[in-house]
Parts: sequence; C-alpha cells; structure tokens
Amino acid sequence: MPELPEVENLRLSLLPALVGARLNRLVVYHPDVLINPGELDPVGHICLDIQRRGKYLRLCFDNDLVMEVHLRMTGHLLLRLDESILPPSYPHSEHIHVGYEWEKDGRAFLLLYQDTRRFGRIELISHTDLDARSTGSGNLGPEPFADECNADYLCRRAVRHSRMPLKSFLLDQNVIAGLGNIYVDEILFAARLNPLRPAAELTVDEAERIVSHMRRILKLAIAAKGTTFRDYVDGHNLKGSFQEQLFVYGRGGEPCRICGTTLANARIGGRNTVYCPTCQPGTGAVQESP
DNA sequence: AGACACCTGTAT
DNA sequence: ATACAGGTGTCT
Repeated sequence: MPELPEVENLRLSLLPALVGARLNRLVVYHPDVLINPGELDPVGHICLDIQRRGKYLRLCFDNDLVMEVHLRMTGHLLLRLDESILPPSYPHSEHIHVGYEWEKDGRAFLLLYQDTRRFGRIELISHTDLDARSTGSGNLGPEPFADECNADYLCRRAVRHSRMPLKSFLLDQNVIAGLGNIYVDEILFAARLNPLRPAAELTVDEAERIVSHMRRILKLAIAAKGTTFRDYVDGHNLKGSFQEQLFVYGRGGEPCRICGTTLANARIGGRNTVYCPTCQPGTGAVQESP
C-alpha cells in the first residue's frame, strides 16, 4: 500500500500522540508479524521520536530500542485516542495483529497494527544494531531528498545494470529508498522517459529530469497527504487526495491528460506499468522538457 | 532478470 | 473461476 509519501504522512499523523508517550502494554494477536519477539522489550519505555527511512517507519524508545514497521501492501497503524484498554481478542474480520496501550499526560490511548494480507512486519532492534547491519533497512539507497541522490549518482548506479528497464531500476530500494509502483510511473511520465528504456542508457540530462520530477512529485504527494487508491489511511483513519492528481497510474486505456493518446499497460518486472506511448516514446528520441 | 511465495479481498 | 492489488525476499 504505502510508498514514501504515505509513510511520511503516517509518521506526521502519529508524532503528536506518540512522542512523549509511555508504552504500558503490548498485545500480540498474531506473532507472525513480529520478526524477533522476546529479548528486547519496549514496555515501560517512552517513545522519543518517530523516524522514516524509505518505506520503513521507526518508533525510537528511550532505551536505545527501535521498533521498525514495514507496512508492505495493506498494513495500517491506527490511533484510538478514545479507547485505552485492548479487548482480550479482536474479531478476525478486523485483521488486528498487534495492540499498543500508551499513556501520556495521564491519558491512556491505543495504537493498533492492522494488516489484511499480513505481508507487513514489525521488528524490534537496538539502535546500535540497526546502524551496523547491511540487510533489510540497512541496505537501502539514499533518500530522494538527500544531496547524494543526484544525477551523477543515478548514472553511476545505472551503468551497472546493462539491460534493466528504467522502471525496475527506480523500483529497486537499493538504488533509491522509498519509490513504489505509483510514483515511479508518475515520475517517468513527467520526465518523458519510457519505462522500458534500459537504465544503462541513461544520460545526465535524463537523470537530472528524473531527480527534479521525483522531488517535485513526492513533495506534492506529501502535501496532499498521500495517495488513497485503494485503502491507504493515516493514523487518524484519514485518506489522502493525491489520486486526484495522477497522470498515469491506474489510468491504462484512458486518454493521456497531455496529448490524448490512449495510455498503454505493460508488465515490467512483474509490476503493471502505465505510460503514454506518445509522451514517453521508446526510441529514446529527444523530447522537449515539460 | 524472472518466477514464485507470502495472504486476503475485490473486480471481471 | 480467475486475475489482480501502493511490496519484498528467495529461489532458479
């Protein structure tokens, strides 16, 4: 479900309630979603901050412990500020797998982890181990807004992949952290680049277009509180509105909003991909920038 | 680089 | 009944 803008918006929606709150109890209804249960225990500790790295959300506690959440496709973190005690079990139909009981300023409230497909994972790890490891979130590429995430960097990474299509290249979290199926399609459309173009052919000018449109689109999407195409909501159960500004994602077969050409669907790296055959020609022919 | 696995809900 | 879904990890 969530890509960088959705995870960032979720982070912002949870910050006011969680920062400074103490975790009184953690109830696990479905242990499979926890990566390393036991050993490290956040109960009794204060949440000092919530950070984001790519699509990972990190709740940082006062004992060097980090609870790292990846929502994958259908994960949700939902605040229940008007409830304070978890029922002994949740109905299966609600897909609640973890319940958090918090307390702050004398008020108790709940945070629920809900995940229909149960692809999401929650990992408890010490901050020290988090910084040291080179797997999972330790193996991510730069953040899209980091200085190092520039055209030179993209070109240097791209030449390593002789025939990989641009679509797959930008989806690779080791190249850039946080892009997913929606935003890669939108970025390539705005940059007028065909998603099937081999990444290795990327020119500096094209890479600069990718970087500038990526940052522009991600900022717009965060400002719109994310894209709710199917079921994304923030911690207050509120939907985003960026779906109203999409040019290509989910619009295969419909007319291009720029030129009217019927948008094409393609299967690239197992992911459905929508692009405009006119605005994003496959030949690599030079187009004027939008 | 691609197929499959992990799950459940929804649309055709 | 079948295909598909804001993702990623693990096999060929």
